[in-house]
Amino acid sequence: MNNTLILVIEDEKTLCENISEIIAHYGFRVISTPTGEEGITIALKYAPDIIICDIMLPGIDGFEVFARVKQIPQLPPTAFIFLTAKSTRSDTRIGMNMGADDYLTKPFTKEELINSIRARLEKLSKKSKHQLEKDELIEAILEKMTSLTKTERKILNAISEGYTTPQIAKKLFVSKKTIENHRVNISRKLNLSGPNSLISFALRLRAQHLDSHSPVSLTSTASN
Amino acid sequence: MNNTLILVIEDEKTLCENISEIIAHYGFRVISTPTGEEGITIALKYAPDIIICDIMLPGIDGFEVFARVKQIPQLPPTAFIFLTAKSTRSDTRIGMNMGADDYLTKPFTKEELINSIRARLEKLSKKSKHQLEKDELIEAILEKMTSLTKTERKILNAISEGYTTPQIAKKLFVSKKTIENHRVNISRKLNLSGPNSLISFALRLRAQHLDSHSPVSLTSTASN
DNA sequence: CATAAAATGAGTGGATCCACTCATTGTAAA
DNA sequence: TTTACAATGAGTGGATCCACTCATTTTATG
Repeated sequence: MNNTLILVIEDEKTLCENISEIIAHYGFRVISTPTGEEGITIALKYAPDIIICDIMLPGIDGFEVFARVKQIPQLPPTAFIFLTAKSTRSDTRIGMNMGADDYLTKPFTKEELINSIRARLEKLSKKSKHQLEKDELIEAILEKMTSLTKTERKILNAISEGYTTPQIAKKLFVSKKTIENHRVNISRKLNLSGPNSLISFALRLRAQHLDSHSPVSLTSTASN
Repeated sequence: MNNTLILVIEDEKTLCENISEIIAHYGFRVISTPTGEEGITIALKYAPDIIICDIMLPGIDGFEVFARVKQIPQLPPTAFIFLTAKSTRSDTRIGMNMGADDYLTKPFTKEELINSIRARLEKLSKKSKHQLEKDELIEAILEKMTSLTKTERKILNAISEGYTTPQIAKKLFVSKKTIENHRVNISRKLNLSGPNSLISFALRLRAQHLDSHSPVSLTSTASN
């Protein structure tokens, strides 16, 4: 069950298809495009884990693609692998000096390609060991939160943002008593008890939410 | 004022000296050694930001050095740059597939060296942009906390661990009223007001404390 | 339509938090 | 030794949080 997404930006049709085929064969999801412009919009939309990009492209070149993609702050850490026909030294160095993660000089074998991908994935995933624990924590939290209703989630979200009961009541145009009742229901569903336990939970939730790129959507979640 | 430390592992004396000289000339601190074994012990002791390592070494080779260094969990993120005389494709690929960050094929110019170093430093430092904001936040928190006394810090620490006022009172063998008074004093010193504001602060403090390597010592701080 | 679930609100009570004042004791520094 | 601050504790009062029960209205969902 591999959820890795790889974006291939390669103008030469047969090569592009070959690469995509190899990647797909090894169980990764893949999107491809022949132009840098489209590559950037795809990257913004799908947030791929790895971008494999040729340097020679019609329109903007690979270096430009790299620079623009790296300027997008909301993208999670993304590995960037350059493809280059010119194996001239200066050309390959430019890419690495810009901050690329690897480059392959054409022609390359499918082993070289897949090993490069795997190495970069490995490097991405082991960035921090306690990130895994955090992810598990988020999983557990989300699991619990599935039992919450729409309004309850809205209130929990408000709590995590620091609002008190009377403030939330004003915000939602309902009575303080209603909010209190909701708080009790939320605490019940989350197996919380004791003073400040709900506030602690909400703040921890917010902390997790802030420094992870996981979609911990408190506001929407569109169920119920 | 550059505090970057670079470790050079190169067996060939003149080359090693040249590299060290270049690095030092550009304002970085540098340590060098001709053997891989010593390189590993140095890495463990000084935690360099970058390791530049030849592949051909007497005793254990560069690949082995890389593998062993990466197994040390207490090391912060370290960039690894390989040096290789053989510009054969397979040899250079091995290093990258192991997870190296860059490699330079000998002979290389001083510009190539220094640009590679700078690129990897850049990549290391901007790994997380909001890490800087977090550091600033910690700075601000610590600044405020200098005005707290020993017992006040102890109480704040207990709050951040989830203890309530009566629990803290029992823990410290004092009356609830005393803890309440301390809480008020703490809130005053930290310019906090409103319900739960102190709890929010304490939990945020704890969150910062947990996922940063900064020594935000709540318990000691040994002043007052 | 009928049943279930969600949303709203009130009553009561207890525990905790926050804010102000006041007082006593000890300790450290001027 | 006086002065300043830390630590301790009490009194009072208000606001908020937590927990339980009960009731009404709306909204899905079958």
